[in-house]
Amino acid sequence: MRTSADIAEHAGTNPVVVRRVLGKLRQAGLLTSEKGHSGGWRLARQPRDITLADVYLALDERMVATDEAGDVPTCSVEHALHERVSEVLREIEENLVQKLRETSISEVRGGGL
Amino acid sequence: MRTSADIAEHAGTNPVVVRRVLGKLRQAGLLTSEKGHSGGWRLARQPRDITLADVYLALDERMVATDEAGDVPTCSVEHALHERVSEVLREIEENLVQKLRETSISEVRGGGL
DNA sequence: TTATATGCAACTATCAAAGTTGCATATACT
DNA sequence: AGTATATGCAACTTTGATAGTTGCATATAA
Repeated sequence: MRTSADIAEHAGTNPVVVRRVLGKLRQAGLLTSEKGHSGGWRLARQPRDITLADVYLALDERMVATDEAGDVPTCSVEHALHERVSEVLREIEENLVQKLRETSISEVRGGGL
Repeated sequence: MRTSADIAEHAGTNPVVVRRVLGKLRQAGLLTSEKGHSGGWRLARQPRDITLADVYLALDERMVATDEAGDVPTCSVEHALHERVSEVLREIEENLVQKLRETSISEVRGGGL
């Protein structure tokens, strides 16, 4: 059980920032948190049952640029380009998640758990 | 031959911004520019000989998040995670460029040139 | 010689992400 | 019950990157 303050100090940042990030991981069911005295954060599942893909998707901060749903371009060339690039990026993103799914967070902890 | 002003109007932006972007494409040998009266921009090669990868690499604005060369993390877990993620991202980036290399800008112009 | 174009430097504006502050709420311990 | 300690959350400030702007030097065709 770790507190936001502990984690923040270890990460060299602010407890509130930690809570913002870990809050997303809790929403995704990867962590649980407890309020009050002797409260804090812990894993909701075994480390071997949490993949990097789980974390990546939970954070909802894409590492592959994606077309935020905006206005459809009037220029036909721009439109065609956008279609082509979007398709490629979708494939790339899917490929990334697949690769991340191959590693669990236990494999990242050096120990070999 | 198109001027920065023409292109900017078509793109709904500013001539200077256009020159900044097209300047990178010229450095990469994709475009040429001419100063003075009746000057402007034109392709340096045939459209079929310029791929989306050429443009992507020339712009030097990665669509796959990359680790900007910063400080090596002291935390061993963070270090291991970083190594793993960086490796995956390198693969993804390479994969993206390969895919972009399959399409020339002539294929994006609808006409079928 | 003039009109028109790029090249470039310096400045401002805009926006998202990070960080901060303050306080409500929940909970263990005494 | 009361206190210390934790998360939850909203509102605000700071920071940094990108876009946009302005001004001017330079080059060139007419």
